[in-house]
Amino acid sequence: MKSSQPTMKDVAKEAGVALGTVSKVFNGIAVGESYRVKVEAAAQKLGYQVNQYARGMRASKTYTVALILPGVDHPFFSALAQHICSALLQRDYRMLLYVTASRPDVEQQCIQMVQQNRVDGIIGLTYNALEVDESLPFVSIDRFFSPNVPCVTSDNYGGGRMAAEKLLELGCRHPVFLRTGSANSSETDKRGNGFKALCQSRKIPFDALELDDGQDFGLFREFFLSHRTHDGKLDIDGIFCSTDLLACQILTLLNEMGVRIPEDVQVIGFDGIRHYGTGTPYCSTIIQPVKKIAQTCVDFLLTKDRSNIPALICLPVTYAAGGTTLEPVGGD
Amino acid sequence: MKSSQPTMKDVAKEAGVALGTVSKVFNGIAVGESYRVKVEAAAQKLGYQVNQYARGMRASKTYTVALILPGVDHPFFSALAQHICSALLQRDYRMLLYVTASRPDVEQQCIQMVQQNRVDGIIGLTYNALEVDESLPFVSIDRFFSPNVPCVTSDNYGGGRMAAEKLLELGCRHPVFLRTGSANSSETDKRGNGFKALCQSRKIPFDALELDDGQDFGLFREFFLSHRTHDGKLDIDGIFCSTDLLACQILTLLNEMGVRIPEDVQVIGFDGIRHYGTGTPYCSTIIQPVKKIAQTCVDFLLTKDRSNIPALICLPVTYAAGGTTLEPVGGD
DNA sequence: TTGTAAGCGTTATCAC
DNA sequence: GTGATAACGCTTACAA
Repeated sequence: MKSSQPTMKDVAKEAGVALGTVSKVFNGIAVGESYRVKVEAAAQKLGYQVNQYARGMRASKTYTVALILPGVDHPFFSALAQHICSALLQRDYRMLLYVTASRPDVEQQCIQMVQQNRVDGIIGLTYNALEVDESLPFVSIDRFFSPNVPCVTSDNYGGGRMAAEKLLELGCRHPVFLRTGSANSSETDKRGNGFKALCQSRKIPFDALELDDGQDFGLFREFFLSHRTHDGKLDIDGIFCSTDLLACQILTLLNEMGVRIPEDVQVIGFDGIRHYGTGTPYCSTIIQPVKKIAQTCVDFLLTKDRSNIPALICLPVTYAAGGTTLEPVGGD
Repeated sequence: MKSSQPTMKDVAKEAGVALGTVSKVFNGIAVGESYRVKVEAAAQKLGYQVNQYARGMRASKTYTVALILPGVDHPFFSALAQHICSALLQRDYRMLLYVTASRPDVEQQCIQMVQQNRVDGIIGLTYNALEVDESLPFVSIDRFFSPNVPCVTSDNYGGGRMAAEKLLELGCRHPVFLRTGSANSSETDKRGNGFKALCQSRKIPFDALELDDGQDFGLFREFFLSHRTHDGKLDIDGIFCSTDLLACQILTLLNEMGVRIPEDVQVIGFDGIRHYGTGTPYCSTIIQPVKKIAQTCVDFLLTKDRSNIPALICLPVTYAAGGTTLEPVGGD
């Protein structure tokens, strides 16, 4: 009359063997052939399933990893979540997902819940500093915490350089860098650094307007207005945006202002996200290797030997035309 | 020299009280004030965190819910995941996310993992029948399994009617229903039913082309070609697509064919997804109440009294113009 | 009220 | 190779 799920004890009784034997069978430890068969038959018959909680408690290994993300509605984040989940499932790990809406209090609540659940590790993309037990394997995305915490990110600096180089190559003489985002510094800030560095090395003067999330988006409009020349055109001809999303908003803005893209101004974003459905790129962009990032996070997190993991892993990015630069789409 | 996290035993020793007392404090069971203070101080000092696994094993309550989705890259799914996650977090539940890519084998693997983890319940949107322990609370999205499993979905039938009504109201005389999707039947099939029912009740002849996922998308093109009249125009003037995504693809197709939207043909989709970033709708559409769906799933799943939960819950949908019908966008 | 002790389902250590 | 038995960290009767 047991209403709940069968346990190893039940299996042992059914098979007529000792409890320990059943455990061994399920852990792949050598056991007499005849016993193994009996145990497996009994387990099959009872529909037995290992209880991961009990196992985890004993072995302090839970085969569960926590993924902490600001949200899952951004195409980049959702791709990340999906790939990480698949990579984990392949290795027989489960994934606890926490969405934080970038709120520090929620982020901290998540960390607490994670610790209560004794996960085997955490993969986190958070905008705020986290207080996490040093003993818990932790891999950070896009944000460097400390040398003990490997940070997986794209080659943001290289991507920034690439964008600048591309704009110059396509004839831009007055490039501009635009950004919005968290005020907290992260690896993604290097996108602008790379862009500026290349411009400087080529002795090309550039402009930049870098906003934080709280600031008025209208400042971008003002920026453009202040760059209007007497003939109504803009004196800038190339824009690198820190994200595709920003590029998208800037494109809308320029459109309203009657600026032609890409004839008057060429725009390059960063991320490589695409419209769901049509698969159309949002803009010409530097593509992040999302799947590779996901795979790398999982690999590092589950590596046995955590002694010689690099502190920062920058994965290579690629450029793809997306209609907002003077070149055929998909070209290059 | 304990390297791992502190346990209740440690807290008890530190506070100089019995183990049971510590447990009571953390479970909100009445305990002498002086004891409570001592325990809390000790816990604070040691940085103690309840071990949910141990607790779950004993109480067979894990405060964890599994969400099984085909993927998280579709805007509707990701919104669902996000809202469900938030709703659960608010109630102090964690969420295990499984993505199945709609593959029956992965779906079954997930179910197995879920059972091993003794979750408190499952919310699932799956295309294939699942063998899940009847004793485990289960809420299905968009797919009816059995009267014991509540199914949460939109008012698909009503939405279909609404779409038809709208097209007719906007002057369409030759409406068409188009669908693609899983061959397995689900609640979403009622979208077409509602559409057809309304057309019939109004005595308006309609056409329909209903494909399954495996089938050649080119059939849609052929369908349109066969509906060309001698003057090169189409003899259909209104299309209801089973999803926004399909609508999006159909729009691309019609565009290639030189058909003007919405002048020649008006199109209505179903879902209410929007381009990330601009927030632009994909098309005129029937909007699903995603957040409400998420909340409802969580509510039903965590309801104590599971005896009188309805077997099918259809949440109300709304219509919104999105540029592919003859009316101002955002209007009605 | 507080402390004690028996379990929850596993795994791991031993004698056999 | 097999089978008792003691943990793992916690909850919960029950005894003090």
